[in-house]
Amino acid sequence: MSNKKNQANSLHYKKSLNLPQTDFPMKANLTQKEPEVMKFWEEKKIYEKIQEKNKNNTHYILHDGPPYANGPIHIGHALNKILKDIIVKYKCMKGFYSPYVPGWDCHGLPIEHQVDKNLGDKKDKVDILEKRRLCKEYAAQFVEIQREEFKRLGVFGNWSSPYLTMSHDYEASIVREFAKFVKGGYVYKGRKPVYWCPSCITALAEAEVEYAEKESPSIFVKFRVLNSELQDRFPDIADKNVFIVIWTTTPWTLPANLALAMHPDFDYAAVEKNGDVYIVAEGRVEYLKERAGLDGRVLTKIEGRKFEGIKTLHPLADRESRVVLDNFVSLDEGSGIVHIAPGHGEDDYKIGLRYGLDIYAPVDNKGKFKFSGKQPELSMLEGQSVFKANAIIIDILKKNNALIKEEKVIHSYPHCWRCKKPVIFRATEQWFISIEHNKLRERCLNEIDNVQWIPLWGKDRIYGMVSNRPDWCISRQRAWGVPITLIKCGSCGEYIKEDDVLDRIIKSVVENGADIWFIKKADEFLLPGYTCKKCGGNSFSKETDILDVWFDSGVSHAAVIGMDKRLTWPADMYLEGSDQHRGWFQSSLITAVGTKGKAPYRTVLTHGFVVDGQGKKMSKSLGNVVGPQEVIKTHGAEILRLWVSAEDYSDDIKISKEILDRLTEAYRKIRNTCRFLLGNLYDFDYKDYSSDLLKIDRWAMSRLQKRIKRVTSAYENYDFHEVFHTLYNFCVVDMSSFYLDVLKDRLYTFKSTSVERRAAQWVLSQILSAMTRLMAPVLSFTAEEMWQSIGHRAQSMEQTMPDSGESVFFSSFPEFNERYFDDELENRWEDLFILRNEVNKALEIKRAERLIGNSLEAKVILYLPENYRALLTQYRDFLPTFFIVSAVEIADIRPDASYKSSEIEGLEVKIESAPGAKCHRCWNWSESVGTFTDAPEICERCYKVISE
RNA sequence: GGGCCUAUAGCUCAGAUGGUUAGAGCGCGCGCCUGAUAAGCGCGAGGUCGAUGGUUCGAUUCCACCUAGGCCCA
Repeated sequence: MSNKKNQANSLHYKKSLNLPQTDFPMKANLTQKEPEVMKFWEEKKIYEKIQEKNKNNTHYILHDGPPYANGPIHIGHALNKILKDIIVKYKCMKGFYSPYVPGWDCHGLPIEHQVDKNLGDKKDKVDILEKRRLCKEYAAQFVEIQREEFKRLGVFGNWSSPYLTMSHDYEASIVREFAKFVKGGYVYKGRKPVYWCPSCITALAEAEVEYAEKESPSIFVKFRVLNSELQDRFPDIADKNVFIVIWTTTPWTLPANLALAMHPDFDYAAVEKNGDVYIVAEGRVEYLKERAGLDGRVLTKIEGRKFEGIKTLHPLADRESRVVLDNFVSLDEGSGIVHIAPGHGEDDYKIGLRYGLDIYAPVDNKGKFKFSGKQPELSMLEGQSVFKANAIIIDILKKNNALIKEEKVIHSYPHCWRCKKPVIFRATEQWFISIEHNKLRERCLNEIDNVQWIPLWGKDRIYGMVSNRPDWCISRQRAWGVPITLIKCGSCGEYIKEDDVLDRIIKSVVENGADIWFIKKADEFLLPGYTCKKCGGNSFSKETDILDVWFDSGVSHAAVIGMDKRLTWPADMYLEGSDQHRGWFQSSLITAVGTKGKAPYRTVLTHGFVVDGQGKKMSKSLGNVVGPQEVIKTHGAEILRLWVSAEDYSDDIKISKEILDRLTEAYRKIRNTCRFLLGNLYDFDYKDYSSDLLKIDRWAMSRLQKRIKRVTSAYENYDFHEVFHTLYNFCVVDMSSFYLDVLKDRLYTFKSTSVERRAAQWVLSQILSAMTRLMAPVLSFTAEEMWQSIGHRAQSMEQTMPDSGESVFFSSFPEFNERYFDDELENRWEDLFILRNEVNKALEIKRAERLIGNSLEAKVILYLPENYRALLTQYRDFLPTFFIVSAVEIADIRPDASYKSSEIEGLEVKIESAPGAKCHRCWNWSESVGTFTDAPEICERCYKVISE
């Protein structure tokens, strides 16, 4: 036969095959396709219809933590929102009513700061209402930007009706919740050192402070002990001049020094030098000898507690400073004695309270000394900025012969998170929520026990934090926020806390927003003729501080879950980064326990932070920042979603080019596997062939059920990386490299309507339908695209909505069907797979020797060990299909020149050229090729197919 | 400096109540196929399980300390 005719016949035979057909593109082209799918979701109102479908079912509420509306989203936002979306979509497909109402945190210093920056010189001239208007505009602009960015990730939610902490309703809720705390007696005004930014002129929350390197003076100062004290207490050294040595890096706090703290259990040494005696911790003697030149003889040792109450002379001011005791004193640095200024330090403050010291802070809100005439001897400091005053103070100390040593130190020091300038600790009038009142702390800790924390260590973390946290400082001296809506009597200073007054204010905010507080005068919130219940006074003033933004977001459980008719309280899930143990999880807990006595969430899931490929945190200076926008632009949001699902979020989450490349490959594999399934269903009749399955089909169905089961439990346990790995391995291992490869012969060459081919197609339809739905919460775009291509008949088996197969999200989540579980079959096949691997190795050797190319050119001769004989006899006819070779023979005697297996003891595999000739239709080699005169190029099996 | 957490092949993940040569997939190398084709299949090379000590007959798995990294706090 001529080659030409040969080719013509091959073409003829090829046309008689059932090769896959599909329009579903191999190349995803995600960056273009995704916006189309989004448009489809939007136009068809898919999200709304899901809500409608499930509205009468059990609720599952994932309450969104509001991101701050002051910039485009970063990769951490993307991670967070995609994780939430995966959960919400899974729950929806499981039939839960699971509306997702996104929110934004809109008030606060960062936005105000940005607005100030934009205003430049004008910032001090614009009135507060104008500034608030600008802030609102600024926040609204980023709400808009972020909303589009979140939607672009494929996240489903009520994007047209989100919650905003600056909406009138929300602001009213904040005022209402605050009023509850007032009525409950939690709110008090106190004097307390807080972080204070002299540049921004505001108190800062701990969260608003960041640590950075700073150079400070480092000085050792001596406090002279009063001689009268020595005679009674320490006669040994009574005839000497005795000094207590302290160390500080903030000389400017010395004017406010009121005490010296020693550790009760430490031993203190009396070191004599040049006739004077210096008291320092024994454990610091060596250090001070080197560092401060205190190289004298140790005269005696005295226990710290014996110093309590000893009076010393203040080195700057004309007053005394007493020794107090506290366990916080350490031997890590300094002299083992700490100078105490209760108005300028947290520990100092606590000691001050215990010893009844004044919370003294002679520093004004711009960080300048203000003594108000109380310390005439320090008048040269009056009006000086504290940081500049350091040098002056050091000079005075020198003059007063109180300075032992002066040097510079670079240390970690708190800075303002906005202006980046160093902050000070300063006692000011602030509003607090007492964490002890009404056993609030204890009740919070109890509630922590009632919540499920994922991962489990989150519980220890927040428990520790709540156990140790101080009272909540809720006031801020800023413009952009919700005011502390309290009215003060002008004559007696009492704050009005009556219900009807508070209620009137709330009502006013509901109607007008929080701006009304800045528009109306104090008495306009009161009924005409109102007089102070305490003193009868009739002039009133408004509180001007605003609330900490953590209070705003903290009450979202009341403002959103509690108010929105779509939602139910408490939430089933709060899901945020692990930094929120100190942030939102805690502020939400405290506000909910304080007003409702219960935690606002049943489960709290935390994820780690996104870091670069080396595990380092992202920063502009390192230049390792990966933005979600660029990932979407180059790979598509789907790859970002796949990334979120593939990584174990309980730890830090790495992202890098290599990781994204790997995931892109994985995506293609999943997509192509589905495409192949789809392509082979083009002519399927969608009848039930479940009773016509071959063994290998039953194996595939059993594997599928196992994978469904595994994926389902992975979703239930929020182990999304297991979802990914399970699905992916199913595609690669079970399907692509085995089942689908083996199935090609049956799908392509059998008569299209044969029951064997139909059975295979039935299995493929089951797999495709299940896989599409299993992946939908993660690969939403692709699953939707696939679902449209699957066609109505396939979808119809899985629909839970009467209307249509309009969207994969109207379908139900796959249930595993125990009917197809077959452990025995799977276990038996494990042995077959080991054998198959060995056969492949033998084939590979012969391929290298050029005996074969395509494995169908081979005949496999097996010499089996005893334990394999019985198994293989059963499968004898199936073996060529299983190995994808043309013939298999089981030899009784050991063949020569064979491959000897190292995996299976006693197994030998010999590869020969397959007998007969290659069938031009099915490509198998067979001795029947050439026996049909009217079709000499094809085998018997194909001849029969064609003849019918 | 303190609290919590993490550390298994280039990448993403498994795993072992402590017990023979630590697994998978991808990537990489080599090859096959050209009827999933900007696809598919096979084979192969990669790991002193972060480091060091300790407990133990035996540790990558338990303990301690250290290193690196992350979050929170000072």
